[in-house]
Amino acid sequence: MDMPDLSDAIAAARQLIGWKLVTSSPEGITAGIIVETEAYVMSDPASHAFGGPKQRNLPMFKDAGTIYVYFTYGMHYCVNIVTGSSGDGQAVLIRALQPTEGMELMMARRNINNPLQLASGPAKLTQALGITIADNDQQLGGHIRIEPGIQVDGIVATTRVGISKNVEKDWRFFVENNPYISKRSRIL
DNA sequence: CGTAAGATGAAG
DNA sequence: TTCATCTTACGG
Repeated sequence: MDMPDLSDAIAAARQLIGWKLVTSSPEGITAGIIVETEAYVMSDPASHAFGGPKQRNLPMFKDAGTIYVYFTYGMHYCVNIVTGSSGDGQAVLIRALQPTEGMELMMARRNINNPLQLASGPAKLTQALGITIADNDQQLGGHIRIEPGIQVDGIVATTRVGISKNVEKDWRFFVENNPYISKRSRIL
């Protein structure tokens, strides 16, 4: 397949596992295999889209393939791929990558040298790939793109991380036994 | 208009 | 376990 099915956040969150997330910049190319995602839909009290369009979540209500970057905890950026049709606020949060290309650049951006910690968390991977609020509301295919990656087995679905509402939904997906998933994911 | 909480990460 | 650090949304 050439593109994953982005018509539904939950299906897309599962399908995106194994795809490669790539960014290009003047400094070079950085990329990694997506090994952990979470789905958020409009009817979901844990979603930024809950309650309808607001200033911050506007990109979530655009067409599938839009990039939604948000700033949180005063210092971190996280990146989502918007799914569904225009007007339907849903997205897939990218939570962890297994680094594949541009390791040197990622290590320089993160100021660490352990590959296991380069992109094993939603805010780590944005830093490693150089994703900022400037990428918010852009389209996949520019600075940020996805490419077919690898076939992965052992995708498991369980509860999401860092939320306080609608916590029982199994809308987090990750590769079982993959060492590059986020730390909080390992606490099942 | 003041303020609390937040889809986190790293250090102590 | 705590703190860093700030935007958004809401009056909790």
